[in-house]
Amino acid sequence: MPATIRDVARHAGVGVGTVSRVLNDSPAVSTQTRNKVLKAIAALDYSPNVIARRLSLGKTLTIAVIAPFLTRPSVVERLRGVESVLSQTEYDLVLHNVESGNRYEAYFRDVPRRERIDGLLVISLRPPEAHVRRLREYGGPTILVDIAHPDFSRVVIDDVDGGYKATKHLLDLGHRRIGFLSDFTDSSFHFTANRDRFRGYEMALAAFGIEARADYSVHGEHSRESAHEQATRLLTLSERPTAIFATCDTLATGVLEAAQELELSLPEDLSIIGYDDIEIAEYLNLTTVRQQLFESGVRGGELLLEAIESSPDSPREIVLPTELVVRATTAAPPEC
Amino acid sequence: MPATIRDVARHAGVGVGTVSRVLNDSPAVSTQTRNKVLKAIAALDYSPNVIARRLSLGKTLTIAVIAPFLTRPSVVERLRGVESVLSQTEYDLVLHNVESGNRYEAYFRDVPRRERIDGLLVISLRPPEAHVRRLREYGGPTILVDIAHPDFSRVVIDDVDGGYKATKHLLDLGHRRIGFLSDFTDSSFHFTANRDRFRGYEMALAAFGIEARADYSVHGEHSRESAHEQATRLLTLSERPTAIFATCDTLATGVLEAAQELELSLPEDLSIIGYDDIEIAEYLNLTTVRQQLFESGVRGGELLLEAIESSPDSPREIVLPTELVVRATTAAPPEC
DNA sequence: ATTGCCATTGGAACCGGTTCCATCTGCCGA
DNA sequence: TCGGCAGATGGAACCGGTTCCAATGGCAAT
Repeated sequence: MPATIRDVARHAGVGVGTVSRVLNDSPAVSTQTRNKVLKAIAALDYSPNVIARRLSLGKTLTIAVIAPFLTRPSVVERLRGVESVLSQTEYDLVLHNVESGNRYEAYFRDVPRRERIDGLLVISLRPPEAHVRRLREYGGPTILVDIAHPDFSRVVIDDVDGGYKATKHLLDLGHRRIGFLSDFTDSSFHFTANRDRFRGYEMALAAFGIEARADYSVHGEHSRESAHEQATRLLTLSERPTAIFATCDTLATGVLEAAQELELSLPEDLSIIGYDDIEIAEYLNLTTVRQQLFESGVRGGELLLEAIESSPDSPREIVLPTELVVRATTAAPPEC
Repeated sequence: MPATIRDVARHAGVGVGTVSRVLNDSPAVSTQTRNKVLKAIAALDYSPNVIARRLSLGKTLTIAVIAPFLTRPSVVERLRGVESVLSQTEYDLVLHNVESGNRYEAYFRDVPRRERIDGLLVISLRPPEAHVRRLREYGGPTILVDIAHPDFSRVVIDDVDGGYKATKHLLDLGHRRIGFLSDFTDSSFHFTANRDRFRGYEMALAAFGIEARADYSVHGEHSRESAHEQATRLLTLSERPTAIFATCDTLATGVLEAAQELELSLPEDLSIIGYDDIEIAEYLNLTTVRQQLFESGVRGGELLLEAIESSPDSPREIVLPTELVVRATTAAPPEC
């Protein structure tokens, strides 16, 4: 059995209060006594029981992260950012991975409880409206990363601008028929990013006096295979787009595949632009819109720690910019 | 303030012991009393304080996962497997991401303590010998995934066989000059996988009466860029290899890049085989050795739960097989 | 009617910390 | 010489569960 604080107290010939004071760096301990206690701690290989400490403090020293789809590199990058902040603190990071709709509901119902966690950080998932009240009232802060909601502090990416930049880049190159390919804009997980990117796409087109064509906007599941299919649909239209904006790099790989299958050469016959700038994008020489994935996690973690210290009265919003990264998959459209 | 068990007891007009028995499905409660208690629980929106429960039970209901480099898709896949098992239990999964040498030591020193966790699962990291004793004696089980150590239960991949299969495949195609490219075989993180794969490589060569050439075996950091460099070194040798076995798919992408740069066409001029079969491999049409990444995490999680229930006297070992996946980057060597 | 047993229940003690209050000591100033 | 105060210390009470023991009531057997 591990030693307890009372064992240490007995061994050092002092009271438990004194040991606790030494452990918590209270100044009200004489150097002599402190040394005695430290010696006893070393002799017994004592380390405090965090569970007891938490109960006594009335804090769980635990924060939960709800993240969807660890299969997505972008989510993992954000998670790394969060972890890097929390690992420097006393807080434990408990991970909840959401890959199905029922777990999604269940987590938002069961996780936010004062008795369980001191704070909650949600990555890329919109909280179900039915549980918003609980999230606001459970007693700890809720921070969103890569999702906007007026009730919560959040780190968001300026996806409208990102979509705008991507589309503007293509327009500037001379493209006028630009396809938009995303995964479901309104699945049960309520991603908002795609909708925003689409708005940026529309705005850029509008700035060039072009109306978005319904048949140029397609979406399917979040997978290369699905993107491959959807891109094939776009590229076999009688008047096919000369460029395709895919709302993430993974989808863009599906577009690349489809183009290859149709024997279109890049970037002469077709321009492709992705989104995220995940690691593979550089390898593929994919033009893309970079967003600060790791950084978004870091900022989210920081927001959360601040909010735990001093619950702010109104939600804060941090907006991270995007950056166009031009590589080899975009160029002027073919003559025709 | 959340309701406590005493609030519930008072509200229901029973004793705290009875409420506790209802919460824990003890049969020794009359239906009538049980209903009264359940009604009170609902009325007060009560949920038990897990921290208090843990202190009282003397269990932390927490398991720690130490994982290196969440940047690596293979590690994330294993982690997903672990999470999928633990999410169905009462245990919290606390994640520790190791990306630098000093955190590596620190985690193995500080995390395994009975007061903190009920069990520990380590992914792809060899425990430092200095801390093996602590890991064995801290009071909970330690399970390794993708790392072998005689003192601990583990889920390992048959990497010798994997390396053998990869090399044999190339030999069967007619290759005789086969390069071996890996990341550091003995960094401070002590990965063992690469060493095993190299042994498989040597064995396959030996079976064909070929000795491994020192100048055909290169290694650098775990990155595409580094692999690119190393592969360039191999491919500019006066007698260059006709095939390269890279010990993971990420490294293989670097080899692909180098080949492209040197204007070697695949698979005519050069064959390339990777390892892991991460998602990108399929897209790149990369021949590779598939290992059961997600499954290794699942089995590791299961081993851990079993070991917590009934500490087995001797370590168990689960060996997962690999599978050769032939795609488009391997073929017979050029005539010369 | 009495005894004994079982099912059910109440509640004290305990888990291992933190914190607050009471106590003690020593020193200073009056 | 004595009061008073500050600094140091001991230890009880508390956090919110679980568990065990004692108590109660009902019913069957004698």
